[in-house]
Amino acid sequence: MVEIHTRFSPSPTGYLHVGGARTAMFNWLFARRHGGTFILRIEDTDVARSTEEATQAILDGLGWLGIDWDEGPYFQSQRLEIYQSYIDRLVSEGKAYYCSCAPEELDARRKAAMAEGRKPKYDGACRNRDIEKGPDTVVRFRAPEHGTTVVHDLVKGATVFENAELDDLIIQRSDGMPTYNFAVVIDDISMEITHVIRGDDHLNNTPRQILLYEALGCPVPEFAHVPMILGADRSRLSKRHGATSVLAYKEMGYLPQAMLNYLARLGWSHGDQEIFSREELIEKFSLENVGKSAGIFNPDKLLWLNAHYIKEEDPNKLAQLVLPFLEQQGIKVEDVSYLARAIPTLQPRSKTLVEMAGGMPFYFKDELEYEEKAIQKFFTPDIKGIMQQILEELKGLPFFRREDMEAAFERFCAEKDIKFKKIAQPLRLILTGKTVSPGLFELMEVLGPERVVKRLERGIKYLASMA
RNA sequence: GGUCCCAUCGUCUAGUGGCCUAGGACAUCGGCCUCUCACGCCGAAAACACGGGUUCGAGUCCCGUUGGGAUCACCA
Repeated sequence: MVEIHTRFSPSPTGYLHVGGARTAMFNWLFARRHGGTFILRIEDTDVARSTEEATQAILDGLGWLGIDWDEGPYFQSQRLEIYQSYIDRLVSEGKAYYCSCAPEELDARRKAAMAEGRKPKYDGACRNRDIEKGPDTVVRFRAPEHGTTVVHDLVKGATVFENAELDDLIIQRSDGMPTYNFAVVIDDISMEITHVIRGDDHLNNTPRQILLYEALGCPVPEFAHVPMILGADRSRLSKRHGATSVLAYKEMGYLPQAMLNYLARLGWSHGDQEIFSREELIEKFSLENVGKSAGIFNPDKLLWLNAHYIKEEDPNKLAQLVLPFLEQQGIKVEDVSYLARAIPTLQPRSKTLVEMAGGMPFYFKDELEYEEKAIQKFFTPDIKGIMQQILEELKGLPFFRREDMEAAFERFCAEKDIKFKKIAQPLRLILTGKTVSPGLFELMEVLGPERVVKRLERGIKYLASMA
């Protein structure tokens, strides 16, 4: 049995977007699932648009998602001799020919054809002119004019194309660079790709590529065209639909597991299961369960998954991940283990790392500024006395465990005949400066007696100044 | 416009001719829990695009219509 080879072949003209990430992931999962080889290949034959920054951005994006490759990255720009040898072979065998039609002229003919409602395909002007190679000539593939080409697709089934619909595509530009359709085929042949998994926007290219395989006498790989990802308005996903760069989600505080899980479930399913670990994905992924129709990118569901994975993640790992976000707020953490102890109090209430970091400042600042509106609402005249008593109560506690405090407060409230509800918000304001926070007992446990006492004393002083 | 693909709740989907009174999840709405905000739990509303066939029986098969998408480059 032949070992499975898949590949992800982005063109380095921009960042890694979610659609690309998903096709990369499908290829990766399929290879991992079957113990095959996953290859990364950079399609940079479009010299004008390809950049090194984009290449790096794509590598970074894959790295963040944890999609690793076994071979590459290969660069098409470094494989020019290979393409050239195949082109020479095709030309010498009469299966390709030089063409000297001017681009502007072709463009004009194409537009005219479109305007008249005819097929805008190459008219074969240079097909039999036996033109010699020149400075402005391109190489065209001599495609069959009759018959049909069938694409057997693992997700779409069989699709029949009339060869008459296809035209003689350019396989080498006048500057010597191969074109996409040709370079892909040559690379997939030489890298022994067995399964081509890509977006279904390539389905129409496939018959041309199959013709090339046949002309070269090479076996045709399996194809799997996965549906595209659309925006909320059903048009192709783009910036105006929100963030589309995978790394933008990293910056917004998303976890890679969430992105991976979300992207996998968009267009693929395994019964009713929604949550998949990386290992489960590898174990359960199959092309048969990839759907046929396009899917709409749903940020809400991604956010929900992110919240889920934040709840699940190990606090120590989250501490490391949240560090840069805290720094963005000007908070420098000296004691990471203290941070790690604070993390669990925010886990169930944070959908992103950004949100988590946003709920943490009070853990690191003693000089808190109380919310203006809350002062008026909760710092009522009777509060000062109560807070003084609470301070004494807390000072008397041998341990600062949440259960002890909870018990102490229960006793205290019963003795003084006051509802805990009445003192919760003022106390929260004194300890966190805000009206929204993790539970008081868990938060005090993390803060520890020293900070709590200090803040209470400061709060009482503030209350005294109000009178 | 030609060609190609697609079509189950708002969204992602389960469903492979009888298990469908169409299931799950996100979002929405209501309730419970509660020291705030969340989490969690319970519940509600919400779909087989339409029209013809085939069949004892169709969300499931076929055809058409409609709608959406892709593609027609010396881009990939």
